[in-house]
Amino acid sequence: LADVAKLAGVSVATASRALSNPDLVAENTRDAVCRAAESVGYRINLVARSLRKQRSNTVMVLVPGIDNQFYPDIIRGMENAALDGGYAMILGLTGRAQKREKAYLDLLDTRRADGMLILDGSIGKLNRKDMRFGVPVVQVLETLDDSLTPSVTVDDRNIARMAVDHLVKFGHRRIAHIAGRDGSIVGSHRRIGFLDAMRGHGLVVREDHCLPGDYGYDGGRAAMDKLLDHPEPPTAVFCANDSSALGAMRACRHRGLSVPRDISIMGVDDISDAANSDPPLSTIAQPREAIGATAMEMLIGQIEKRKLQTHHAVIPVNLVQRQSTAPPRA
Amino acid sequence: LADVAKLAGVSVATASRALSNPDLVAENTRDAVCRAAESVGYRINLVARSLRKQRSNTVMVLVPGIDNQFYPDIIRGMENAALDGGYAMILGLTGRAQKREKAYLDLLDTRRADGMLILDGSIGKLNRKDMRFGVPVVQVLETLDDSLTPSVTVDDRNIARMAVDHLVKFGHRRIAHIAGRDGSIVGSHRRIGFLDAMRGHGLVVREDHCLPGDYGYDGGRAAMDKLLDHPEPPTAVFCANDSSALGAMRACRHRGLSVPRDISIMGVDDISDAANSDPPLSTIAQPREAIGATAMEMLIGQIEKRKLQTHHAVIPVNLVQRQSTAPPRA
DNA sequence: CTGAAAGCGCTTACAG
DNA sequence: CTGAAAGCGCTTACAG
Repeated sequence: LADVAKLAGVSVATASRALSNPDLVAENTRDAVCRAAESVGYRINLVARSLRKQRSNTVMVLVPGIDNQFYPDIIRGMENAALDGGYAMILGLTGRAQKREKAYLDLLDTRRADGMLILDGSIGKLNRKDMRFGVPVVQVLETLDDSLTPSVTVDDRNIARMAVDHLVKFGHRRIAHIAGRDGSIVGSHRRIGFLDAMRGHGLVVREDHCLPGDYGYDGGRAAMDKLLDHPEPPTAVFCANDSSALGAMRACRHRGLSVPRDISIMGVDDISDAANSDPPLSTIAQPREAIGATAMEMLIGQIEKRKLQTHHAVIPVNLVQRQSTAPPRA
Repeated sequence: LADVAKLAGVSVATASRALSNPDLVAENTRDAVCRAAESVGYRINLVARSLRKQRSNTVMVLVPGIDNQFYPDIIRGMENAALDGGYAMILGLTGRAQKREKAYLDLLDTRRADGMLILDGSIGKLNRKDMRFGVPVVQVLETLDDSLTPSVTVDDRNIARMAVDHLVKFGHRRIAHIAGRDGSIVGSHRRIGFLDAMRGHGLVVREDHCLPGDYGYDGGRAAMDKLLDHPEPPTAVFCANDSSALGAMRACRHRGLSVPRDISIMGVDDISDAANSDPPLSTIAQPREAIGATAMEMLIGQIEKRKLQTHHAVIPVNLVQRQSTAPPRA
């Protein structure tokens, strides 16, 4: 910058203003500075600016992992919004491990990140207390009902209701549920929503028709095996997510049962495998990229407008009917 | 830091040393400073340190995308190594788009990142010229043979050879190849390796048995359809990656052909879907996390030891035989 | 509209 | 072993 100023024959103060606040400076000086900057190939040093402005234009994103088909789209949405807003993103993969969560909360402090997006609901209030006071945060998807932190979520209870309605409309009455991982906020919302919706239709759910899963292929497969061993197996199964639904379909196929002729199966998420499975999976799609973008925009808004009031955005979802659901066998 | 120094009754210089270079300071002063730091909850401001040391302890990672089952593991490996080495990672999703590549190369400059990992081979030398002079770079996987940039890769020609050997050992002679996206460095290496290996076994490859794909499910499926329409269809197919192999299997199933009874299929990568497909896919596994970790370690080594000499690490791979390959029909 | 000066929070020669 | 001072590269009141 000093070089630029010298070349343009102005002070560094003016050079700085010409580049960062063009309207504070006369048109011809501005042009001179810009030309000078161009000719020396000036690139602003954002770390110096960060130190001076006490603002790093960096946000931290804490996500359990990216090795599935769900988070990457969310992160892409965040990334786009961050780039558009002039922020860089430090990605923290927590693996839901205390140790790594701590490590990243630490980075948040020492790198003076301006805000944080949390996709890992297990980061408790305990850790939050350790954080630099007042850093804007928005919680994504895994959010407790009574949370005061701004959030962007989907309505997981309603998702379950949509699935149940879809199956009931086909005439199913004996509907089972393969739930998410134990302790999962999202999973418990979906399970509760499932039970509520069934009750709403005047249908009873036998306790052994509502099994825990692990959001994974293997868990879905194992749970489905149990369901099929049942003396009165269900005619339809609502799985907490697509991966476990895919595993459940596999269990059916393995026993020579046809989906959807013998049994209907539904998932949630609409990951890319859902469209490619055999048969293609009926599911409830969440607009993942929009979720990520919305969250990032909310965070940046909070950082820049200092409007710290709690706001909970709920993103709408939609049912994607494919070939894994049909009326039950007569 | 000033507060800490005051509380400990020393100068900020000493406080800084006590915290960052403990051996430069007397034991009791060191203890006093540490206690003071503890009691005020001191957290170093890394942006100030970065400005002073002209070193940001940040690296940029440029990756085409993370919405597949391949890159996430690599990134996890990088992430671990970065955290261990005290570096933060800024993830840049290029989508192989010039515009975004430019945007991130810009961030590299202005954020004063200490180095960069490039997983996107399409970032040409042209762009590289725009970069701050001398920033350490290591190129991962998508690397031209004659590149002077340090790199970590696998031997893609050898991967193809391993696949061909595996199929030939079963007795296959009419082996086809579904290649990667046109213009892909990795894909062309695998195709060349395939042709070389076939020639080495004295086998001829008909031109229409070596088809382009797109590394995707749909491309694999489409290419397989063409292969099956052929008057002399192959008895085995080596696909450039698992996704296209999964698509190819689907095409077979759709025509009522059995894998591996009617036709053998192989992929490369060992993504998680490969183990869960029906039948489970024989493939060649790349130690993705190790690739990522190695690349990050090389980069950090380069940054810190200033050893800028070119080094090309080649990570070994291994064949995973599952149920999609078998001897051809008599 | 422009410049001189202070300061963001560290680290590190240089003296002592 | 410790301290005073300079400086990393910016931005921004404050004067003019």
